[in-house]
Amino acid sequence: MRPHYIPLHSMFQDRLHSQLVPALQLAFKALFGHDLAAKAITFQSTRPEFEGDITINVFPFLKVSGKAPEQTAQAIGEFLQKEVPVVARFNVVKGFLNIQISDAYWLGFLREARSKDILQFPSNGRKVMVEYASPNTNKPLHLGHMRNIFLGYSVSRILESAGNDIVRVQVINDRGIHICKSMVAWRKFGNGETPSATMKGDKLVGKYYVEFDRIHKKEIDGLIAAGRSKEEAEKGSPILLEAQEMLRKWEANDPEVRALWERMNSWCYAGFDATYERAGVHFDKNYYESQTYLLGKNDVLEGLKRGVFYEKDGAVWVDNTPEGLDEKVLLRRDGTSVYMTQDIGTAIKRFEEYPGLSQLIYTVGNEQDYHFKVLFLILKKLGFAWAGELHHLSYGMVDLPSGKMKSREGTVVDADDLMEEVVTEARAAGERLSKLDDFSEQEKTELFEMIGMAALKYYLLKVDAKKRMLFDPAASIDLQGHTGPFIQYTYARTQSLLRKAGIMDVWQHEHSGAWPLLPEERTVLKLLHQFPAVLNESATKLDPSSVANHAYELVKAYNSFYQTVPVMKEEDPAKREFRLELSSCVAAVTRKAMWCLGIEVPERM
RNA sequence: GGUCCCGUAGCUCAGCUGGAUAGAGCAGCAGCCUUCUAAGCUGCCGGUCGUUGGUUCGACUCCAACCGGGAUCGCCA
Repeated sequence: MRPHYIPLHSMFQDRLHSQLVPALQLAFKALFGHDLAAKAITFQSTRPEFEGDITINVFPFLKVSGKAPEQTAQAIGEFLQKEVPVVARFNVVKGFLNIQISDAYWLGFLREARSKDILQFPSNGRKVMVEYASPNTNKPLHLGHMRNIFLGYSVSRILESAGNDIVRVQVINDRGIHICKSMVAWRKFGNGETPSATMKGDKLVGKYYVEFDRIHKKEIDGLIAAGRSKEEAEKGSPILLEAQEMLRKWEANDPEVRALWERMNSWCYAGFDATYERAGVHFDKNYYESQTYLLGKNDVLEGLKRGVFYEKDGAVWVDNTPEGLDEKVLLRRDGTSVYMTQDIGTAIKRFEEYPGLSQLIYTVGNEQDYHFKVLFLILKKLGFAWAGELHHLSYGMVDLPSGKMKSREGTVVDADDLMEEVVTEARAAGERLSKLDDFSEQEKTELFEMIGMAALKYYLLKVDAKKRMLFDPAASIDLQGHTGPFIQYTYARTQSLLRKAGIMDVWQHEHSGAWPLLPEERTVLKLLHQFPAVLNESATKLDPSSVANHAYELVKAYNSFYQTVPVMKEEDPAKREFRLELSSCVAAVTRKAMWCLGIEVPERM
């Protein structure tokens, strides 16, 4: 059961609906002598080809009304028009009652929306931890990490806008055999190489990880050629044995190994920091596996004592077969932990460190769906009240046009290269349009950075997170159509208008109602009106794509308005000011929606 | 084999708790800049919503089976 982040009635859309529901109930009582449950009423947006704002489908009520669809809708429509002030008029098409909401209502809404940030919900008193990165320190970040990071960061901002207090964390897998592999290779073949301007620390460590793999494979081939079985060869390779020996020394706190480990990890962190900075994300706290990998053992033993787990062949197991899952080892026969054990301990530790924590969200790929299902179930079995507030924000893998990304085959897209590429492309496009001749080099650099990153982030966020997606490099640097830069462009347009108009803080002219709202204005107003509900939906579903797609709908509608309706060129000052107010509200909502996606918007472009 | 996810236009994706002739973008075609930023706007072209059944007044949406794609089920991390 996920919480509603704000009371429903404080969202404009629901507030409007709540004016209609009691009236509908009265209508049914008066017209058909029927007590209509509020739940039975659903509203939908009127399709653009018909006149109206809200549509009620009367098909479900035909039994109650005992009349044909048209007559039923007509009767209800007449009742509503007479009884509800915001209902301006209505029309009936087949079984659909299309209701037109009064201009006065929309103008009132705009005025209210202008006076505050309609996408910032009041605090709900909840603290939510979002884990949205979990890199290994033996290789650089790639495209898959980018989806993870942008997704989790966006969700954290969406939740923040929805009134939650957020703790952003990453967990760094800084120990284990994989790091030792890089360390062994560097010690043997590195000749003291250190990070440089042309070789970031994470790239350097990754280079030796690859080098290890190369030697390892060569040794395996050699052993097989010498008559060993494949399995023997894989386990008996000298360089692998060396890495395992290094891991043992690390666990025994060998000073030399620890020093090398510290040194190479610090290179890696410096590299990650640069990547994160360019990506525009930050963390409130880092969890290091080297400090948490022993956690969980005592909790498992405690669970064993209480009969939550059981012992078999000297190992500790949990039986999840009653829940349709499998049995799972939690402590090996030699008493050591498995990954699950650590995760149990780490979750417990986090709730101890943050006593007021309401929810914990793990942003991790869907290949770990099963792992988290088991983890959450175990914590529930251990009796933690917060176990129900754990959430796996699962996302699909990113494929390339050439197929799956495989590090072994060198088909991974490096995160730094990717960001560099989109920014370069943004620059090329910007120079081509040459609208920015008065910009300094510095200003241009900042702008193109903003645009390129918007292209990349929006491309990754507009797709439903849980779905596997295709990364098309050409499409990701596209600046037209359903893209981040298109949204930025529209924002820049609004700013251009508002600059020309000067800052307007007050309505100087009353809207007399003498002129009706234009269809283009209405469309934009309705999309603005829906935004809080969309944000709430995104927050509830932990899904940025709703906000992303709605932002696109909004700016598309605004562009259409902009292209056909004069604003500054409008001679009637009341109309001009109204359209500027509308533009200003579109700008504010667009900026906030993009903020929720971790994307900045420019004043000009 | 068990469990889970996905299958909508040539390509990439939207389609809310079932509701009106299934929507965008890209690609293709045709228009629109002496006037508020053409990174834009307008129109055209393009779909038996994987298949077959079922539930319903009504199914892209719910259920079942099947086909196709993917993930996962270690005393690995």
